Amino acid sequence: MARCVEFNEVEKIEKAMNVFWEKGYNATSMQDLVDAMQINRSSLYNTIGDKHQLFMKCIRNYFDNAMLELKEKVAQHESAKEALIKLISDKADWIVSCDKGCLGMKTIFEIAPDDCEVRNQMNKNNDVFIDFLAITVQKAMDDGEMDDTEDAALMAEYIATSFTGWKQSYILHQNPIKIKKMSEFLIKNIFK
Amino acid sequence: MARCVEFNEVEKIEKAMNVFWEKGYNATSMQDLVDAMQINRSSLYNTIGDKHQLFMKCIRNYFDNAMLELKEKVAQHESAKEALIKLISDKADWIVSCDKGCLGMKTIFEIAPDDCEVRNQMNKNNDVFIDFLAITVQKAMDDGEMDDTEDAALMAEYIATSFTGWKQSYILHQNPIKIKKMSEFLIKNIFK
DNA sequence: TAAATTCTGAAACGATTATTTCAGAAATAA
DNA sequence: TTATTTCTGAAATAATCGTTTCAGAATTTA
Repeated sequence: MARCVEFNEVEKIEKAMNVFWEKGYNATSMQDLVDAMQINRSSLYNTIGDKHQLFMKCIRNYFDNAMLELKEKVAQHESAKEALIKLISDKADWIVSCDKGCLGMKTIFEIAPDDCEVRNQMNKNNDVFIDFLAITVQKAMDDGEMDDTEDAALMAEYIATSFTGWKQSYILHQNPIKIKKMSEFLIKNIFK
Repeated sequence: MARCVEFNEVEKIEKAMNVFWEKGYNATSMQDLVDAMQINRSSLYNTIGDKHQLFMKCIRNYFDNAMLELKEKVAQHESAKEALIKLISDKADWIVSCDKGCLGMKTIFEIAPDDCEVRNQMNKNNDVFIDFLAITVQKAMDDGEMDDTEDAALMAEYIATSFTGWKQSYILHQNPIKIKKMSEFLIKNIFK
């Protein structure tokens, strides 16, 4: 009897995500979002919710995509060590490839400290990422490709936090060589 | 003939800084600032300027204080290696000691990517910090306390970027032990 | 075709934004 | 005291904020 939803929600979420990505949560207005999503303001509120709910969907979608890509990448390598090296150097390339910040990092520093819901979501995302990384690190240790005196979870955390530092450096200096060198230094340190 | 300025500007800047520190630039309103600074709105605009100018003064003041403290700390150590170790472990303690974010990091991720003036200022601050760190690292190398096959400037950058990663981890997990362990891992890596 | 439901666009909402204005109180120096 | 200048508080400004409302067009199933 009734008319049904015309737009693809995921598609719209992705457009919104790009706006948040560029401007950050607070600097993004509903007008910006309506314009970018090419969706009716009423439809937005009716089907997705308010600004905060939309943002939550965006960071979930952002992470899910990143995680999917990551798992594919690691699966392509027989050796866990090689997978880690590929993963790290790809991250270094990714950091210098886009001039906007990183939605995840931006969110952690701008929103997470004061927004419990966002913090919890980012926390969950981060745990999934770290756990996956730790499993790969553990595999490298088990296969004798890596020094196993160190805790795998700590190593994973160490790798993940490095990425954030690199992004900070790149935002300020926009020097790709620096990022490359730091990634090489990390790899060197990890594999002793 | 004329009446003179009654308030201490530095004092007021520091109060404003604390508000930006807690809420970030975009989430802070002029009303918040006027309330916290206990200053007249007109006086604020007449003597300091608009929100952006006030913010610039805040991040300059923030960095100047941090740098002063840092130099004092390093000066207290005969050995450059010991100074570095003290510096790194103090930073780890500092990160877990306050629940608000870090004004510097927050600014880099939230504002710097889209605000040229802020980015330049943060860039300058960062260079001063890294240069000072690099000098200390070089001293440790010259004194044979440290492996000198690595570039001192790169090492300095590597140390500085680590701090940001730790803060990210602490915002999410609020786990002091993790930060302690990562700082110990960094120290271990740096001094081979 | 007719009834049912949803989408759409625009307008309206009240609250808040950063900034400016201005009359008068306060303090200074002659 | 008086003239001069600045500080102060409150009000006004115009723009924008996130959100809601609503009449009507569009689409669907019966």
